[in-house]
Amino acid sequence: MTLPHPSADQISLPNVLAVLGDPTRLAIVRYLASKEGVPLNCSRFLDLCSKTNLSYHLAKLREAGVTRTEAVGTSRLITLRRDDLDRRFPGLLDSVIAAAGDDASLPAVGGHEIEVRA
Amino acid sequence: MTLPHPSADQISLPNVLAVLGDPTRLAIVRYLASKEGVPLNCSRFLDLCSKTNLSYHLAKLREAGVTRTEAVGTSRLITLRRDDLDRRFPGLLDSVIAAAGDDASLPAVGGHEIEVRA
DNA sequence: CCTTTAGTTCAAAGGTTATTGAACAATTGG
DNA sequence: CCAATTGTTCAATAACCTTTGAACTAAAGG
Repeated sequence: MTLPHPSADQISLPNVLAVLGDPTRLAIVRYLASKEGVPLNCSRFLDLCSKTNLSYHLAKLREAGVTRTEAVGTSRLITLRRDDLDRRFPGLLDSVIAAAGDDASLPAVGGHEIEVRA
Repeated sequence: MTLPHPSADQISLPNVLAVLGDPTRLAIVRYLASKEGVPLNCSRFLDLCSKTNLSYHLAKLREAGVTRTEAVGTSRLITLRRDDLDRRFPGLLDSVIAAAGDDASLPAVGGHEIEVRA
């Protein structure tokens, strides 16, 4: 049940850029980077778009080699493929994430954190 | 007769990434970077596609704020907007150009250099 | 003035991408 | 087993992108 991922050397630069050139996907990547190391499941991104559409965008990110998706039970854990991207395109991910960091025009992934009641 | 260019702060990250996510345009940018400082006219890129199509791609690059186009006589001089891009998205252009540097899958801008006959 | 050169604009065609709702599959918990 | 949860697939639609040829503009040179 492992989903298809490109190998590191199959990752194409124009493809990665094109995939990141969508506000919804860029917001996903920015959020993944902000929680780096922590695998997140899809539902974390449901503020961005419908479930169906999210499935589509996450597939694009996975097929481009930007993210890794692991099926665990009924949910999928999404992680950034930082190692592969850094090896392949040194500095690219960091500069994209830094540039996206202060971009108010990007949609925000809402706070699903456990709220601490005052 | 000055063509419309976005101001530096109008340059949008998703837009820049999307525009660079096309092999033809990435090849143009890579070539511009390899000749940095030297303004090139459109005809330099005619190996990549038809004249009409080139006009379209160069307009996309200009409208996204990636290049600057200056009309001089009957020709247009194209330059990379490195200062603006570096200010806006530090490191991005460099990492894209470096990554594109060794990408054999990108179309190449042919040698229009003055051939030295043996 | 006429022609060449350099590049644009236009309309049309064809392709790809994004988004949607309805239906589906798979795992988990009662 | 039944229901809920999580996410996918499908078909449809609308929007956008790329590419084309034909017609055009504008400057420069003879």
